[in-house]
Amino acid sequence: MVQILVVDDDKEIVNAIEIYLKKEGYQILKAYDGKQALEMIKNHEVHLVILDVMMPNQDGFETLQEIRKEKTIPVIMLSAKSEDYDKIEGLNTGADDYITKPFNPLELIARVNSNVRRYVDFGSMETTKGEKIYQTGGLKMNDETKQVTVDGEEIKLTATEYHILRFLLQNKGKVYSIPQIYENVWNEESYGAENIIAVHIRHIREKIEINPKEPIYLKVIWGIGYKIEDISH
Amino acid sequence: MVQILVVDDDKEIVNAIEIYLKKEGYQILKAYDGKQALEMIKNHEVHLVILDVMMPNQDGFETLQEIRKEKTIPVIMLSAKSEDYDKIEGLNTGADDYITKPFNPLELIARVNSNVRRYVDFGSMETTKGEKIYQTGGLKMNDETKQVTVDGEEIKLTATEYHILRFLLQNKGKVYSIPQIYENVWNEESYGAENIIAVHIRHIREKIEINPKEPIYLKVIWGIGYKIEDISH
DNA sequence: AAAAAAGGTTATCAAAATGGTACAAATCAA
DNA sequence: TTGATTTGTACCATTTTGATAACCTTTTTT
Repeated sequence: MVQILVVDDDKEIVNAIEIYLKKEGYQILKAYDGKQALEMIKNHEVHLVILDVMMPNQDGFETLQEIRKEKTIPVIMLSAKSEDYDKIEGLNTGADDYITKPFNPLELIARVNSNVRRYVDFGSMETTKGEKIYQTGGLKMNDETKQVTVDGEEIKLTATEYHILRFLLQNKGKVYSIPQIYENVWNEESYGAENIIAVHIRHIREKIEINPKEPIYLKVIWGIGYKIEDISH
Repeated sequence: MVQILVVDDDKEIVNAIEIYLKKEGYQILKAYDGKQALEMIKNHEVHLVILDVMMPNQDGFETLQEIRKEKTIPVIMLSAKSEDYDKIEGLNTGADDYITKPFNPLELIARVNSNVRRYVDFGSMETTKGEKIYQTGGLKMNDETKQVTVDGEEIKLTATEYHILRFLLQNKGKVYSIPQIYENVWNEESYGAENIIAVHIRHIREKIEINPKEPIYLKVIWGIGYKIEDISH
């Protein structure tokens, strides 16, 4: 049984989310401001938090930081606007995902499922301060410290490059089309975004590949998409 | 196969939408008011609903709420006016997307595709028909990693070859005519496309068969079509 | 059984699609 | 404002594709 804490000062939204997630088989806890949320987390076993950004008293970011002092459970931020400020701020302070209001119920469910799955899969349930490390061959990514290394040597990626690489590395072996990559990284409809991805792919390759002409990690599947090679030996 | 239910009291619109979406390879179900729509959903496997807001008897929002009591499939609302009221109302009651009439066919298709993709990708698709691994004898296909192996050895197919093989392998044992194969892979009317398939069949054989002259997997049934032999031992 | 017809296979090649690259313009963060 | 990052545009390289046509095989007809 997975318990999810929903935090928003708008009770209607909390109730709507409750309905959707209960149908998916989750147990719901509710809080209407940051303080209540922290209380809840202290006294209950919470596996995932959905956290509104704009709240009275203590806003979402502050609350998120408080949570992060204690726990590494997944936190999904809810934000009324899709402003970049929020995006960056949220993801830098340690949010695992974010959704903009008005939200699409399926997207909510999808993101919750995906984060729960990831969390559970990595066996870092509950107190264990599990490191989020993704790896294939000599390519390592530590999502806590945001460090990426190739054969032990650290490389510097930009934010977008990092997000693309993380998405592919988390799902290493699986092939994703350009729209799929775009939608997962940008949280937006992809429309003629083909070249944008191509450019970022090139930049990533220049940084992680020994010989970008013959990539060993980030490979293309002609006519289908890209993948990170799963190298486990 | 993805089934889409189109609900609008204006039959012309329903038919127009049907034409557009069929071309994209979707199966269409039709209903002309809310009640019929709910019936349809009860009795058929519906993967997405396109729902007009203004309808006699029961309007779109009521219908949407009824649907939401049962299902979490994507619902796209259709509305004659682009008033904000409708948008908010629709999205809060659980619509996943919104299109205003008169709509742009390309936009319709884009939104349908996007919602289906999201729904299917995140595995919340209720059909969950199958594993993504298809196999017969020593021939294996993993549709997530897009890898195809023969007796453990990986082979490289082009996108079209892959799609043809996947179609036949998913339906191993069954025989399909050339037009059937074409229509399933290209989502288009086949018209004098006979030779194209033949050429691809040859390429596939060259790659998956030990001796392409005497194929053991991809067999021809003279005068009828092709099939992938079902080898289960 | 031989000839004719129909159906299937193979080879070649130009056109189209797709991916990669370079660089300029726009945007964003400090 | 400045420098870094991201996005847009244009062009090139490669792979894939579909069209044509000749050539086999199987089936049907005579």
